[in-house]
Amino acid sequence: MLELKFVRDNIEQIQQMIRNRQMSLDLQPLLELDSGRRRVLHEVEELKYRRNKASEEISALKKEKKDASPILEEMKEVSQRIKTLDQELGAIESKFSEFLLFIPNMPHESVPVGADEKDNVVVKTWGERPEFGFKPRPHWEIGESLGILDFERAAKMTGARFTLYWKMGAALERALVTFMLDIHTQRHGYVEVLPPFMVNSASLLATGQLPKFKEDLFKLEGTDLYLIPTAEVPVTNIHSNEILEESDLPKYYTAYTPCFRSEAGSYGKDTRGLIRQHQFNKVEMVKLVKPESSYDELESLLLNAETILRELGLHYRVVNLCTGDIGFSAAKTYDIEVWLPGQDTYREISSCSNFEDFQARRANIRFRRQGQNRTELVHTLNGSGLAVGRTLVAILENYQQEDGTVVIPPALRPYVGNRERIE
RNA sequence: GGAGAGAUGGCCGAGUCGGCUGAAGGCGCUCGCCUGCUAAGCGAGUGUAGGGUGUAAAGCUCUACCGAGGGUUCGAAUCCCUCUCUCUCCGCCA
Repeated sequence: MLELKFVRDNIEQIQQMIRNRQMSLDLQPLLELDSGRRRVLHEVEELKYRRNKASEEISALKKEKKDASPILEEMKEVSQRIKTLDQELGAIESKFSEFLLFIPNMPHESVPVGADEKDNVVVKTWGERPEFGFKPRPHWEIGESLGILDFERAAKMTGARFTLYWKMGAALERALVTFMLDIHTQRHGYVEVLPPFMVNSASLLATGQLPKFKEDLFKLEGTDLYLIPTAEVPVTNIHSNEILEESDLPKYYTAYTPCFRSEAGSYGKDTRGLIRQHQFNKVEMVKLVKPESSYDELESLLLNAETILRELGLHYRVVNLCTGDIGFSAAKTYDIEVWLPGQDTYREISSCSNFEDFQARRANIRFRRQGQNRTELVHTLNGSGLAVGRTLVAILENYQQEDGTVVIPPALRPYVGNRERIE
């Protein structure tokens, strides 16, 4: 959410920003609501002032045992009028704040203006595409022939876009989770947390999944609970409605969770394999930081995610998402795209974003500087470190051998009983 | 699932015949004084949001906020209703 004053004073700039994001949202109704709001507010506050004064008089009269009934009569009407106006104001304000919730974040000046993913800018690459003396196969073929990925049985027991992992498939997924968490906690200074996998609507509102992206979520019938689409939601909300000390910052958290996404509207897209699932595992990194450092923190967050791929020897590139491709709540996002030789393409495996104070304002996460009484909003960031299923995909495709086996990257072997190969 | 207790400012904690209580008191914090340093002590200050006024900062002023929402009343932290959360006991359960 943007600050009301900022919206009011920069309406043209925001309208342009919305166009740059390839969205359509007319801000005119907001301005009308705003002037209506101020008009009613002014009147009702005036009346309340009169009522408060009258209350004092009544109190004084009663103490002196004098008759207060004329004022009482008058105030009856005033109170009635206040009640009506308060209702009017409440209606305006709920429309108003609802509207504000639908305005996306302002992209940072370093975000390229562009229409879609074709306008994203590659900012760096690491490693090289591996050479194969044969035609590399996609991971679903490798996984099925090794007997570690079972899509058919998952479809039988649950449905499309779910996977049953077997044996070294399951073990490798588990190993990756531990491997990633160990690196982030031991080398990058993150605190590990294990949050609930369901959250309420207030938490989703705070991080920006609600109200606009309801259809992407799984909701539990008859409750206000949703399956988390990412650990970002519970972890960012750890400190919602809290005031932190300056010395508490920065906060670095990392969490493993499964993630659940309805993937509505993606029918027919990436239907094969592990790429687009309703349920997938992810290790997430979340930072709460002081505003002046958030862009430096974004760079180090990105490096933390890159470290995992480097340790695993997987070639990747980093792109700076353009205005048309960046998420609703984000001010700036880097995607890390890993090379998948079996599909001859780069695929997103991590997304690292700075949300500035957009989520913090919604979640009400503030801090107080040393020696200051006033509070400020923190900046929030998060990034995948990494999407686990897609990491498994990358390993299968990049480390596949001509004989159908897959070599396990050396860094991962201590986590799978020092096995060197899936066969 | 059943029974009971509770939710007040950054924190602790007063406040039940409804009326100078934005809210006593304490702690913490900030500034100043004092002390050879530290500790202690003394003094002053210390919520948020939204309006109005002001070129702007400051200042002045108004309104709202005592878990959330509604009701009663001229007037509610104080009375009533609903909800949420926390704690205790019983039941059930991994």
